[in-house]
Amino acid sequence: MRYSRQRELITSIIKGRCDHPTADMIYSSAREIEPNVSLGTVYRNLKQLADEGVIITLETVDKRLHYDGDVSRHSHFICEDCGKIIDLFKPAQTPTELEELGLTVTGEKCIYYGKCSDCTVKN
Amino acid sequence: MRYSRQRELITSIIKGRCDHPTADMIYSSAREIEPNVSLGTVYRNLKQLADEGVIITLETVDKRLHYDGDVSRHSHFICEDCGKIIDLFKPAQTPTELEELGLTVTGEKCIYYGKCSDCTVKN
DNA sequence: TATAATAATAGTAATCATTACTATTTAGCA
DNA sequence: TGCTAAATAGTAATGATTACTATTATTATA
Repeated sequence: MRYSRQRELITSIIKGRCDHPTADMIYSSAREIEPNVSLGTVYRNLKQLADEGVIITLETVDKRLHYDGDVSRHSHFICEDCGKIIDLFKPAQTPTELEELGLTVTGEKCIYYGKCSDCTVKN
Repeated sequence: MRYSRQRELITSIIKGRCDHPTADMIYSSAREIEPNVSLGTVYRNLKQLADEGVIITLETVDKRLHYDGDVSRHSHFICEDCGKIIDLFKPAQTPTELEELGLTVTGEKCIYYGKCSDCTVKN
């Protein structure tokens, strides 16, 4: 993957914020600095960055992919009403602990990613 | 929510299988029994059932929502190569334990759902 | 049991996030 | 400096999901 000014910009935008923006939000920010970055470029680079592990993707309930520049191990809380995404840094937080933060927890989803036995190449 | 033959059928289909079908797969199964169920009906009912907690939704990497008729507390493993979804019933399985199942784990996402403090009504 | 009110459906059209495509530009090396 | 392939801008296409509307079916009530 060779250097591009656009990817540099996109990376700096997502790394420089503490929320979990969508491609569209990152596109808006990018256009403020580089007025003719294209949306396709933003999507392509976000996908590359996610594949490389430079950023993280979050499949939320709003059907749009959200991105997180913080790749350290942490969980997320998503408000079903307003869609707000909150970082949870302490691993394995209990529902009780979350309620002390003012969060009412109604559900929890934990997904592991990787390769299944059929797709793991035998060496 | 009042009774409908179609919802009954959709519920029985998803409850009767052990995989994690998409709306389209459920639609296909439903059409085999009730040849003119409409796709919209399938989507509408799946959403209702999920809202009620009768079934669970899974936002996977393939951009399609998958459904799970098993609402007991369990996690999932998704193969990044073939997209297969595997149920993990033991809570808090360690990466090592998963690798003993032949699963190579490269990532993990844990999301809690509920209401944030702003959206929680004060009684 | 017949009737009225209205929730649910079938079928189709619309939406909208994401991806694909292509001519042009640019990084990076000989 | 010129060459080659990767990256981009701009636009068109895709495809899962939702919206819409005329019709049908459920259920409460007389």
